[in-house]
Amino acid sequence: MENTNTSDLFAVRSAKLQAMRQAGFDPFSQNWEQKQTSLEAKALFDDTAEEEPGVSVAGRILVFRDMGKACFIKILDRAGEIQAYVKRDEIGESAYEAFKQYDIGDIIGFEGPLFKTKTGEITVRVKTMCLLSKALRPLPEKWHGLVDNEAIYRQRYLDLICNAESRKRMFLRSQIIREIRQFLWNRDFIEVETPMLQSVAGGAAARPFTTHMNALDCDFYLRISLELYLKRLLVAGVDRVFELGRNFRNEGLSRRHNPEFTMIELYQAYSDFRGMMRLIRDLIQHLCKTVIGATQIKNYEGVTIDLGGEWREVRYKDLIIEATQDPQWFSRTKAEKLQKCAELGIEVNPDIEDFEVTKNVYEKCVEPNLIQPTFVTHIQKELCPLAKINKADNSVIDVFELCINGQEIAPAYSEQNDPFIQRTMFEAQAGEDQQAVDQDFLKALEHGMPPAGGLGMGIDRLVILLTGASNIRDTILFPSLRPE
RNA sequence: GGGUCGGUAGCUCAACGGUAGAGCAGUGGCCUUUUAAGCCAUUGGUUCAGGGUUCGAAUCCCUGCCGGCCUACCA
Repeated sequence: MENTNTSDLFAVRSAKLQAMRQAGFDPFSQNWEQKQTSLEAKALFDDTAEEEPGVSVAGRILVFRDMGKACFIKILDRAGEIQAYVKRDEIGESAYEAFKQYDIGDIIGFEGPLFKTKTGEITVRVKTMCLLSKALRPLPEKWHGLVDNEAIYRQRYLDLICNAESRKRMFLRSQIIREIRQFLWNRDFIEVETPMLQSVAGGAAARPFTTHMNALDCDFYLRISLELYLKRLLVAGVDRVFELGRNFRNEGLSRRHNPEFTMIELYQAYSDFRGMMRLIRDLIQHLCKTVIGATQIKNYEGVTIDLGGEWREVRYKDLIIEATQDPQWFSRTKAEKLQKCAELGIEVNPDIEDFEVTKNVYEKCVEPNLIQPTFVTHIQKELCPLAKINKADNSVIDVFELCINGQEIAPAYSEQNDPFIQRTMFEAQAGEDQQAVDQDFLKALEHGMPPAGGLGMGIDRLVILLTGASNIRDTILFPSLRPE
């Protein structure tokens, strides 16, 4: 080898690979029968058995503890880690020479009987082994792992190899999604897939991403919500329907926002927001039971959140009055409200609408303090044009927003099914941009949509809650980053 | 978009105006039950990039790039 620089790890490892290939062994053309995961293998060990059971496992080498003529290694597979003891006298001299060319990060398979070491660790006494993939780049340091945030997000594969916490969070997210589906299937919901490419991006008021379809030579939006297509299915007679998938919003990034994020929306005909209240509580408590194994969860600040039992229910107006200490808040003029905001230390753009001033109070003084699960009900109608207006008070709508851990986790409505009111709300919301009104959706409503309860929930934020993560990026494997 | 903090070896971090260093990883040697294994020796750097100040810059200043946090925008 020309390159004698022993600190160029890529070159050193490439040279080892070349030497193997010249000796007639190519690690990249091998495979291995993985008969057990590390976890299954260790479970087979029986102290009282006369014969040590044999296992055959495979994974990535994490640790090398070389003692000359014998060596302990530790590998990582999908279930966890297992230690192996490689002894020259056990595998033979030439195999041991080959083994000495292995590096941390290589993927190997090996088989042999189990035993327990002096210090009590269940270990495979290797009889035969094979290199299945040569790692040409080194892993991060074994003790601290990968710490640099940027590297964690950009090279998630390294993070998942090094950091058990990240692996655990990934598995929890997967289980949460699986259990949500299971819960809804058990209640007779069907799962559907609706368009991500839409000519009108409706159902929410976010800025969409745009893209172009060559075949039709026209621009499309990436969906910002699942709502309008799922309601078309209510019209179609699909009484219990949900979709779990990605939405895209072309807005800022933050600890709580990723431009692409996963939502579940579900609609149940002949239900209403009260029915959704029971359903979401049952669902989240189901997740506590099946995935977390507890109803008490610590958030990243160490505050315990209790998801068990009944949840608090409180009207939006009462929360505002409590926060402003002003029972007359809703009969004040906008100027008086702005004055009060200044006293409370809330910065508000004076050009916004009256109801938006109140919304600012809610978002800055109320929502962050709703740590324990709380249903906020009877919200101002301007905030949700797709919900039914309350019969007793036509300034509010029949909805709740479920807040936990200071964040909105899931809003739910008694869905608006009056096509006239819906058209009026849409047109008012669209303002001058009447293109933004989804005329086909309104046409569908005119065919008749059953009364229904609907609910949306951000999966990423739910995972933040249930795993105690501090950042949405910890719950998304490959979060949005500026390209390198 | 604004504020603020950061970017030093493959990784984790020192050095804070005066010769760029440690641990891990790597390389060579010793060691046949280790647990961040141990012992001896050793390789490795455009200090994110570019400009400036200075006898001298990783260090101070400016610009840019990338990122963290806060904030703004955000049904």
